[in-house]
Amino acid sequence: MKNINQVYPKDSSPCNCMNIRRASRAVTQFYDEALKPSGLTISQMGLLRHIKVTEMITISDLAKMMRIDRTTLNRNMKPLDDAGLLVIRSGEDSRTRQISLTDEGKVAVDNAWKMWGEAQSSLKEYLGKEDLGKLTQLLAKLEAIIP
Amino acid sequence: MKNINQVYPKDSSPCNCMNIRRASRAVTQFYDEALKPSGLTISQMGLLRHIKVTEMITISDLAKMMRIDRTTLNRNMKPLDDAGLLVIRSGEDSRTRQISLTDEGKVAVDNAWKMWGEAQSSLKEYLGKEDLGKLTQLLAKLEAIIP
DNA sequence: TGCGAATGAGTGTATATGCACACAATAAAC
DNA sequence: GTTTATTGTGTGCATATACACTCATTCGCA
Repeated sequence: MKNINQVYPKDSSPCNCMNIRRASRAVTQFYDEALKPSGLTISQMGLLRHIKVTEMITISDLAKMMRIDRTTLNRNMKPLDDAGLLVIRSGEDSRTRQISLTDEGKVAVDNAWKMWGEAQSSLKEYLGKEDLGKLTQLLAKLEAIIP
Repeated sequence: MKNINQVYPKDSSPCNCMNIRRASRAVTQFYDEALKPSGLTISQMGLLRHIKVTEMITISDLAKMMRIDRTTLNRNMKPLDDAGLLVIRSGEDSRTRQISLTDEGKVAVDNAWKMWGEAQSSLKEYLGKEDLGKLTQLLAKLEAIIP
């Protein structure tokens, strides 16, 4: 099967956005596969880990930190809340919600963390230290393309 | 607001997967913003463009080419089909479906293409030719981390 | 202190993503 | 030629993503 880049007319170039979206899907599947025994996706583990290292953060602040839409974050918490891995309380300012992990949530993160480590190491080995460093730098810059 | 990388314990490293997912979201929003007047998302334009350069391709082949799940592709076509931008016919092998653009679809792609060009150029200028080349190479390798 | 502005959160809607499963049609084996 | 394996597609389900809009609460100021 030909890649789209081989069939594009010569006067055009492959879409950088589709390139990163494809790579993102592939890497996500790679990590999800590694995390499978934990019952968490990489997205969920990432969210839980953010909550763990910033106890009692509000939804908006957490969204800013993760650079994800506030409403997306809100919905992503739903299955984790249902599973009893996190709790959502009203803060002093009753507009805010304070998010924190339950004991069960902490256990789940610690468990998934080991599998995550395997995937992380595996990717590092796959790309090589130098390329991984460059990639990290480039992704950070890309992320900053929007305010 | 602190970045998660600044609050992680020293003995851990930031997640490469979350890094690429964040960057992917940002770049997607950047392109979607540029494509806004066209009424298409970058994902939709990418799909339509693939169909345009490979007239009468089947769903499975298109999915392989785009490296996207077959069922995801199937559903992504829905709004474009509803909008009359593409047609789905049964192939000679009656298990298959032949996808092609309508005239309206071709016009929509050509229109969005101009706006895409702006975003593409803008990103190239933002990263610089050298870094963009390196990025493209790294993304291609990442994509190949899964079969 | 009371009113308008700003902030934090939730919901409706729509698209994107992929796994598990089911079904129909073709291809392969015998 | 019939049976079996393979292939191409569709659907149910669950999660991920973000925009537009609404609502409640707090803040700032006159």
